Amino acid sequence: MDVRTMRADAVASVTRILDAARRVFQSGDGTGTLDKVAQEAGVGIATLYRHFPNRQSLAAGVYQRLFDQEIEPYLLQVEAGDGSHAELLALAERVVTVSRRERALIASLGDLGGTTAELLRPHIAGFEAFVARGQAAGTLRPELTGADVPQLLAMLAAAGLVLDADEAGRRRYLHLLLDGLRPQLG
Amino acid sequence: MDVRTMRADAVASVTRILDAARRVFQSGDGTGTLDKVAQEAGVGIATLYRHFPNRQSLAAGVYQRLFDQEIEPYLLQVEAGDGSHAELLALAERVVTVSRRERALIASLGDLGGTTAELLRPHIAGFEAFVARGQAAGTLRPELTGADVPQLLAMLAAAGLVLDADEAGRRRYLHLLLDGLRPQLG
DNA sequence: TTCGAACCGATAGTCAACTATTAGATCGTA
DNA sequence: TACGATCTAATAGTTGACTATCGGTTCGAA
Repeated sequence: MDVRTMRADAVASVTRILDAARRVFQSGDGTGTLDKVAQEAGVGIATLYRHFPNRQSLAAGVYQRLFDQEIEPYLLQVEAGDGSHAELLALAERVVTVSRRERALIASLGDLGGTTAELLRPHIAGFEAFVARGQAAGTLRPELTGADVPQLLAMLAAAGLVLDADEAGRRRYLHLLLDGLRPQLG
Repeated sequence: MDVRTMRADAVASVTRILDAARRVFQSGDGTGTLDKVAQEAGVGIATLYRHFPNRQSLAAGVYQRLFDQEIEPYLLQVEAGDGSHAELLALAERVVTVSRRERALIASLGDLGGTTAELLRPHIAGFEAFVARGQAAGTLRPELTGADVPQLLAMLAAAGLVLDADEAGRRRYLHLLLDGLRPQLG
């Protein structure tokens, strides 16, 4: 799925399919059919399957777009930040909020954690620097590494999905768990 | 599905179905068919659907049995414990370990978090007492409640599934996150 | 021991995911 | 602009989850 090596009409098909999939997957309980996606995209069903071999990969395509639009900006902010605990917490809250909002889509995703971790992986270098700054300032545990951040965020995204608590309750659990990343003072 | 009000032959059917389902779901990648389950159970496919209206509810039945066998004993130990942080950690590790081992089964479960929380709910009273003891001893945060424990365990079960880390790595993340439940000393 | 309710297997059918094929349209390079 | 590679729609078929029905069997209470 490398856009640069694809023919222009194929790229257009993929775009229309992703747009339609987003609409279909998000509406209702996430059980929209792929036939409907193809129909709404104005594309044959075979074309859909050519670009996305199964339902999961299509959902992953939609999720990635969403991620780029809604998480990436926060990510850059964190990478440029000073390593404060609050910055990490804000990013985690964002990830959990988006995951929850997109539950219907995620139901078709299969592996939320793996997909999320995959999307975060390119930012490990940035996390590395972030964590180093936080440790220098004494706001993050010394044994934390940059590679831990994608893992922890993926875990929190998965964990956030199971909560039936409201916004405040979710925030509370997030605080409780992420407090463990602070240095132990005792 | 109340065993006490069911006819003896129906109970026997359910038992054989659950046994077969455990075998079929656990083997391979969790894509075993319900036809195969019925066949291995020596039961008609209609009988299977009569007792378990869909794949998820069958998986939930298997999961509950597993839970009763492998988690419940740890649970009783915690409820009788003195509220130490280590006891809670041991229970969490157990939950994560079992969840991971049963990944193939859980793939058919649909809602791991909800199901887990549901199974833990009857123990809230015990957790309540446990947490109170821990708080009196100064090993658990004062704002923690008994109702938090099932939620946190369900979150950790979901979170544990996304990790590609080994046993030691998983243990490490669990420690990091659960340290947040200790009182803040600073 | 009887008899109705509960349970059973078999079967036929629907629906959606997914596979495979093919003839024709379109892109982009030479 | 010509032409081959890429992309396309249409279509037919397979598989498995799930529903509905029905005549026959078995349980267990009276």
